[in-house]
Amino acid sequence: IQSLASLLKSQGISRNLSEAKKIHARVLCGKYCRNRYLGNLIIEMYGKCGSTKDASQAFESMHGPNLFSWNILLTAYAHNGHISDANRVFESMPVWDIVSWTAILTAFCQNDQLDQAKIIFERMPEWNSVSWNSLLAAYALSGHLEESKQLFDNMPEKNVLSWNLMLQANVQAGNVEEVLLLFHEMPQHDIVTWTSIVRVYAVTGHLEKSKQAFDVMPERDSFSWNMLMTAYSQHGYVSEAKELFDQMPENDVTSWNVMITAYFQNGDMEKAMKTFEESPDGDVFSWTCIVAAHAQNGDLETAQELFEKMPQRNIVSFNAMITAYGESGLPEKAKEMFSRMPQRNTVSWNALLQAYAQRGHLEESYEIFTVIPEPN
RNA sequence: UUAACCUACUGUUACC
Repeated sequence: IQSLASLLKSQGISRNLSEAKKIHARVLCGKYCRNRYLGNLIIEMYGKCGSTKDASQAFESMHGPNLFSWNILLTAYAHNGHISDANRVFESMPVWDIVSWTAILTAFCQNDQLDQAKIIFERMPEWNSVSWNSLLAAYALSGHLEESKQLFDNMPEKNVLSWNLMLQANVQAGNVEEVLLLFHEMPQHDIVTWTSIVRVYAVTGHLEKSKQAFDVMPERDSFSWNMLMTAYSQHGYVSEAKELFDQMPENDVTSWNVMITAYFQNGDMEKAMKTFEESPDGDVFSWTCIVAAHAQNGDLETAQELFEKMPQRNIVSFNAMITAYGESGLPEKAKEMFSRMPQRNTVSWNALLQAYAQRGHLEESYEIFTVIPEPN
């Protein structure tokens, strides 16, 4: 049973739906097909693979779901952006614990529904550090620095995550001094703290200090290595980035994507493509990167071809194509792509608007502008 | 084995 469990967990991490279904079938054939623990892991696995449909089917077919099952289903919807389904699950579940409350709170927070989030927060019967951090994250990661500070100062319990969130808010604002002040003030540092330091120096152009922070941090993981690689790449030091890539103990999919992006952004399409083809498991980032790369080089046909071949697409991949059509003066094509999208965000709307505006289609542009749900 | 395992919060890459 433990081996099945770890199989289900690892499948959730690698997010491959067809493999996930095979493992599910294997569990169904065995004697543990009615085991609730495994049943819960199956729901979770599907959620992590991006299939809320399979997650909810697994939930429906399980015998006697427990509170874990409900919470996992709720989280599966929330993590895939299906906020109203998540809310429906929340409202229909028999009992709530602090995890359920925090999960729905986080769902609203991460979908920029701060008003709803606040209502939930006030309705909650109890709070712990996770719920406080969840609300803090909503402010800290969306550029609401002042509100973050106020919340942070009034939080009854803070842990290293809370401090890291405040760091992150200031990293995003580019406040190096404030980041360093917080760094010295906080009671503990962890690997996330240190990676934020590497980042804040990188984004403010202090590459040397970024490297120094990387060198003195007590431990490094793939996030920190990838961060430093990105820092070098974004300052034009591609070969240094490649050295780090070769030097790091393990290349994950992000490391590969950083290198693909590094080559492309520094004008070496050939190496970008070669790296893409060599990478063991490309994901939606890798694909979108090379689609965008071809599009930005004016090779729309290849971009289109690759786009249709993508194993999975998301909003960003569609946005890249819309932008490409717009820049090539093909607003009709942009519109066609736009209408194919299952979901859209403000970037999608702006890209469509741009496509028409650039060609001087004043009326269409205006029409689009007036129907953008959340213009910026 | 009135035990254990599964669920909620922070850092890296693609479109703008």
